[in-house]
Amino acid sequence: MSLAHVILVSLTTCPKSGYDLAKEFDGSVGFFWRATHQQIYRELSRLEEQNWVNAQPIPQEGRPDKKLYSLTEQGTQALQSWILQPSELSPVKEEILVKLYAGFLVPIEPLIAELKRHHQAHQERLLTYQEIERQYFANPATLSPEGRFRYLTLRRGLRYQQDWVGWCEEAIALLETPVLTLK
Amino acid sequence: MSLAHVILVSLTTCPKSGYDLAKEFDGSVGFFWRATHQQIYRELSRLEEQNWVNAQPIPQEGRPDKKLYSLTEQGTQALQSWILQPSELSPVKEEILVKLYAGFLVPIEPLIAELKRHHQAHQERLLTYQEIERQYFANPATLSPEGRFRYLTLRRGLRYQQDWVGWCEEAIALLETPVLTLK
DNA sequence: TAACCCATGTAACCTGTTACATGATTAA
DNA sequence: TTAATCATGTAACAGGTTACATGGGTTA
Repeated sequence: MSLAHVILVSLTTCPKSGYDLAKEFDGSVGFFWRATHQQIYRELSRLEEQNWVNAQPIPQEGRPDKKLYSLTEQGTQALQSWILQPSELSPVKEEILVKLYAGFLVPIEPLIAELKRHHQAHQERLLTYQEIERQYFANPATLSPEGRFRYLTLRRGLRYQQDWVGWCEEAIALLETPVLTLK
Repeated sequence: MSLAHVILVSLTTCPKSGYDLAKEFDGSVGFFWRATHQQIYRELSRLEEQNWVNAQPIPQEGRPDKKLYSLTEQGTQALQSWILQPSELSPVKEEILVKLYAGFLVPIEPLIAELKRHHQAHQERLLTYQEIERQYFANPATLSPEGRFRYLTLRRGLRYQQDWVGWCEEAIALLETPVLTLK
């Protein structure tokens, strides 16, 4: 039942169409949740039935009409009470760790290459986040309430990528160390 | 299609029943993948049809017969070729971050309390992992090939929990700092 | 005597993924 | 003229969750 809430959260900033929401899931909100446009449209219909959002149709020429969704009073209340409920720790699902767990079944070189690829990918994301931090959050002490919360989530992303980079380096170093052979 | 592979990975150590596998998903393998017993039984039937595993029935008294599943030759090969394929970075799905992103909508005290709860939960997991490290991986330089790969995944878990603990502290400190009010 | 462990499963439902479908506008 | 952007959707399927069902053995 959570995608619904992520959509509500995204609509707290301003009214958005399904298309706009889908783009958000590739960017900012995309750091902590993923969804395809099909999921979003399906969920928006349900949210509208429930009266948590309402749609304002915007006629357009040469393209399908746009529907701008906004939070209703009910939707805002539902969102607030959801935020106040305790959250479980998120389950980890890491394909690359599953593979490494049984890594002894295959040659080691492609595994090291894969770790290097991940190292680079995480480093790139880290740079993106650092850029955002530099641009918008240079002085954390002076942030607005909204800004502070955004900053917290950015900090989580930053640390997460940094930590992966560090682990990749550790892992590559370990796998490149020759195994001790007993005489 | 990944739960299937996680099961195969878990079966590389020794033959297991569905029940055994379900328990593993609460422990070691559970760090990087989650599954309920229903998912596991469903998946095992499919894997048996595909001939990636085979079941040896073990008659028991006073309880249902146990089926011990082992990897077939085909299953092992399928597993090896899967391990060698590149993996995507795992999508992040963090309910608590979604909530914090819209945290300005609710009073701040319960949010800080929730962060403290998470801080403690992550610290507990960290302790568990550190205990395992101390017991089984005291000397990483002398590990067997299998051991090295296990150690890598443990290190990932360790760092992950450590990093969450650090972020929780950072987040609590930031939220406990009063917001600057302009005169 | 209540709760938990062992051991398996069915059924219904919800969530997420992939493919297909339409069609004008704009930039390379 | 090809691809990308804007803008919405349907349909089928795969994966994950929750509830229900059985039933003996063991520990508190």
